[in-house]
Amino acid sequence: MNTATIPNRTIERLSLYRRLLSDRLQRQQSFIFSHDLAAMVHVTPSQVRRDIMVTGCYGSPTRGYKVEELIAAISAVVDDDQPQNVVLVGLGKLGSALLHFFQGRRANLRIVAAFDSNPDKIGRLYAGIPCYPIGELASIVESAGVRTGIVAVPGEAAQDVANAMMLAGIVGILNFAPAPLYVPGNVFLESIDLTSSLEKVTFQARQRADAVLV
Amino acid sequence: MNTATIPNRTIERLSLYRRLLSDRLQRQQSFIFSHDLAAMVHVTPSQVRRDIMVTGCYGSPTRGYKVEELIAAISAVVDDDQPQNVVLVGLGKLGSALLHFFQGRRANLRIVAAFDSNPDKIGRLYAGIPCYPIGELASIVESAGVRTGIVAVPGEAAQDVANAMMLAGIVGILNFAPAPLYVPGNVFLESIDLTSSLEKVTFQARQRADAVLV
DNA sequence: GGGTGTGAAGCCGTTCACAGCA
DNA sequence: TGCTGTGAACGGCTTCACACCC
Repeated sequence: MNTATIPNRTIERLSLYRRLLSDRLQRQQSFIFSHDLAAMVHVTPSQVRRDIMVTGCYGSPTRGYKVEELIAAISAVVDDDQPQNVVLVGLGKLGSALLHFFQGRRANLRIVAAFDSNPDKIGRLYAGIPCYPIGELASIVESAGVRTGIVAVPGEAAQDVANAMMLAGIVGILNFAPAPLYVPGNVFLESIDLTSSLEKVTFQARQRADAVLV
Repeated sequence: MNTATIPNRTIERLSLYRRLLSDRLQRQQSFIFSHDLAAMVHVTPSQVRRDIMVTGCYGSPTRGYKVEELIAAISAVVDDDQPQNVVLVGLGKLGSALLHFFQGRRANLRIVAAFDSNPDKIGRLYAGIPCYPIGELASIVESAGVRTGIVAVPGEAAQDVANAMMLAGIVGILNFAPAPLYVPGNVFLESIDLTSSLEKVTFQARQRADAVLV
């Protein structure tokens, strides 16, 4: 199956399914139905089956999907053959929280280096990961074959950091800075805008609260 | 304009536009074109104009939109009349980082209380916000008229926290815990799954990196 | 000429519906 | 009976295209 044609959303859900499946596997559950996964991710069973289609994994009408098999099939699509190295720039409160969060969460997705402009932080370990000056970004990215970078700096510095990343050869950026980033088309950018997310939820909460009154 | 019919995505983008517009306003820019906003948010100019339509704000072909006017129009759609109070549960690394991040970021979106199960944290201030025991959630939610809650606890505790929130009357939940949450249809749930986001970016980075080799 | 405003068209992810099967 | 696999239909967000205006 050509992975290039898989919808973005599907990749995201597959990643979710896998984590949930791992939970189930640990609890000795060896089979699962599409409607079961669907309820956990808040999508329809059809959606789940569609998503699973791209993995080429087949289930049985009587028992559903074999959990172990499905995890392997998803991994074959989502993961690379070898572990992927990731770097994180910005060890402020959010950056170090993210570092701790990601650390050890997935075996083949490792943050191998962190960067900060604060001299006091250079050389220290955060969640077991060394902090380097931003000047060493390029050499570390190259030597570790890094393709993915996480931006967790203040908005004013975000574009500079992104530029440095791209110059170093990074082609996927996960941005948490509340600032617009300009990247060329050959670089994938995902911006998680915390403020917008919170505002969206608050807006919807208002709609729900108001609906009750009508 | 009936706010109930506005697409979810539009709300999210409007929130983004507003922040970017505020930046421009501070830099004394008083007019802006749709293509300018579009470039910052990585959407098409048509998309921007469509989004702005729902605000009822009109621009001029020669000068574009009046920044100040547009901010006000967006606020009229996105914001409530009075400031919205929000609570956050879970003052671990991620929770306190989020608290600091959100604190003071928007005037009419205030985190008024934080909650944690750790007795050592109770009574202390985090980013100026007091930490309460989870048992006081209901009373604080009620007295402060809170409709929105942020979940930043470990996955195992997330559903319990969400249940407590909903019981207290919260109808909008922003979840950062890596766990499936079950909520009834009258509650709006937005889950930010950091691991899935990172995996998606890494997947796309691989696609880009591989594409070069082809 | 290069903007905006907007009906109409397009597109892509989602859902339906049903054959196939244990 | 109830689930999977999947072609076909659907729907809603996005884009097009163009009238209108400075």
